[in-house]
Amino acid sequence: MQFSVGLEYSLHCLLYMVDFPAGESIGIKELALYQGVSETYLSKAFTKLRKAGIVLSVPGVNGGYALARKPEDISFWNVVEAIEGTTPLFQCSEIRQREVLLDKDNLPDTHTKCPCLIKVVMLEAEDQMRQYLKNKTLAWLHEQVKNKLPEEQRKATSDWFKNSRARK
Amino acid sequence: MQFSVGLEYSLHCLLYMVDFPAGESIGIKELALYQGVSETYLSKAFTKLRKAGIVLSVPGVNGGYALARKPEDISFWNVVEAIEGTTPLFQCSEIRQREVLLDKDNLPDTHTKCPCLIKVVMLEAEDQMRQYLKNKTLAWLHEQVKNKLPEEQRKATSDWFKNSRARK
DNA sequence: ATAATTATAGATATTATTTATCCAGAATAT
DNA sequence: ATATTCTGGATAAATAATATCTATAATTAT
Repeated sequence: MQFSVGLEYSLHCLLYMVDFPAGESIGIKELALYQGVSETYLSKAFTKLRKAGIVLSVPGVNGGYALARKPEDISFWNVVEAIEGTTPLFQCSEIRQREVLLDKDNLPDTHTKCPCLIKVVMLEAEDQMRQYLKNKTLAWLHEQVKNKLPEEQRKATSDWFKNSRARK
Repeated sequence: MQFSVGLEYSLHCLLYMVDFPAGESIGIKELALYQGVSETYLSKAFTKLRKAGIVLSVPGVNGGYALARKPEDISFWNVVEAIEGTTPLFQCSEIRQREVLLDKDNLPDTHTKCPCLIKVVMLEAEDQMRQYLKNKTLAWLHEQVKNKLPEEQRKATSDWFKNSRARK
């Protein structure tokens, strides 16, 4: 049980995109090439990001994607939810309702109206993770990286993407 | 991306087992039958629980499983870890090391010695969930359920398991 | 207008994982 | 001895994740 690699791809892409000049878009081809990942698979992830309102898309020649919101308004959780979906990690198939002693046509209120406590605990646990991820924004991440990564490296990356259009 | 149903099965089984008389064991067959789940699949989960030291097994006729520790000393996290394993939910394949600009034979320290910050955030988020689950014990769950479930229902369940051996 | 580029959507393929079953072996109570 | 129960391995089926391909629509550049 793991998050998809599409999530890892997405988070890295979005981080690069913070540095792009406003109003410009970058193509999936460039993002995939730069990171050495599958272009078509990455494009599926970006379709999800667009549907979640995290990026916007520009079709046509020199089109691509750009952040749809300010990095301050994009949280890790936004991305996780966009890529992984909204169904809880814990799958509750309500097996308690299958208990052999129960009259399946007339289940007791405890088994229908009251939530399964095991499920409640698991969902609350997930909520701890969710809250943490909601508090970490793309802007925050960008700031952290800026402090760690040498200026020259960041410039090289920025330039590579800037020139990617010219190279074609 | 979801936890396995084996986790749901396991948690419910362990909760039933709190009520079993000390020194007695219960068979997989009974646990599976009572809940209407796959017996062979459940047995695989219990092998994991045993290897994690959560239950102990008694082979042979009238053998089965019993809690290996006090319910106070069995946390939700113990069970999650036993069933799902210890690898983090977030898969970090270090795609940053594939960046096209990098000399793959001579990666910069930032990309090898420093942890990927995206990974750090995701692991810390998981840790929030982990801490919460470590604080919820089987004993606590049992107490909660005791307050919600009518005494008669709990007795019926307890009796069913008690008589399961006699029924054979 | 035409051609080239790029996102979009759907279909498909491949691989990995999850869920489930089956069987042979070892241990144990009766 | 025999029946029962866990153990481990092999296997099968179903589902999900990863990846590719194709056709289409939108847009820019020529």
